[in-house]
Amino acid sequence: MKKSDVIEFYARLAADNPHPETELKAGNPFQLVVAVALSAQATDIGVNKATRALFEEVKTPEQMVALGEAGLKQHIKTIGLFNTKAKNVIALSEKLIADFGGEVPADRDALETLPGVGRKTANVVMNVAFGAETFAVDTHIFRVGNRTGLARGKTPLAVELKLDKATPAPFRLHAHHWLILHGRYVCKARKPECWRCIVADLCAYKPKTPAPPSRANAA
DNA sequence: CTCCCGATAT
DNA sequence: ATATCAGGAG
Repeated sequence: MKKSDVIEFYARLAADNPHPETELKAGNPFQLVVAVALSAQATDIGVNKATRALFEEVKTPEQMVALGEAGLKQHIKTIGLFNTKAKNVIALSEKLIADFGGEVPADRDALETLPGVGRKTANVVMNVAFGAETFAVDTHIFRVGNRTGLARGKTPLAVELKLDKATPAPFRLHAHHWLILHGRYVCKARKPECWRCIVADLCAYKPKTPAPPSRANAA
C-alpha cells in the first residue's frame, strides 16, 4: 500500500474511533495477562463471561495459586483449550511470584518467559498495561493486514515487523486496536462487510461484497 | 507440523 | 456440519 494511502487508512479508522480500547476486561496488569492468555482461540465475550466471577476473587498471583488448577478449571471450563490454559495460568502465577516479586514485568522478553505467554500476548500486555507502541498480531490483524495490503506476511511475526515499519508516528500507539476492531466487526473472516467499510477504496481485497445482504425484494 | 478445545455464527 | 475465535508449546 502506498504511504499516502496508509496514512489515509489510519486517519479514517482514527476519526471513526478516537479512543479504541481492549474489550477484554481486567482490573490490573496481572488480570490482563491472565485474560489475554485465556483468549487464545476464544472470543473476548466468552473470556469476559468466565473471568467476571474469577476476577472478583482473584486479583493477584498469590490468590491464583491459592485457587489452584482444579479451582481455576471450574471457572474457565467454558473456554476452549481450558486444560492447558489452566495449567499455564497457575504456572505463570507461580513464576511471577518466584522471579518477578509478584509483579508483571514491563518488558516483552521477560513476559515471553511466562508459561502460556508468547509474543502476541506479550505485545498486548506491553501496549495495554504499559503504553508501549507494540503491534500484537492476532488472527484479526493477520487477516486485515494481508487482505488490505497494509502489511503482508506469511507469519504473524512477519506482519508485525511490516506494521512496525509502515505505521507513522501519530498512529503507532493505537494501531493495533484500530486494526483488531476493524477485523472483528467489519473485515470479518467469513463475510467481510465491505459495503460499509470506510477504507474499502484503499483496500486490495478484490471479491468485495458489493451490497448488503439482499433484503427481500423491495416493494 | 500437530495438538490443545468449548461456544457461537453461518 | 463446519469455520472461527485477541495462540502457544512440543
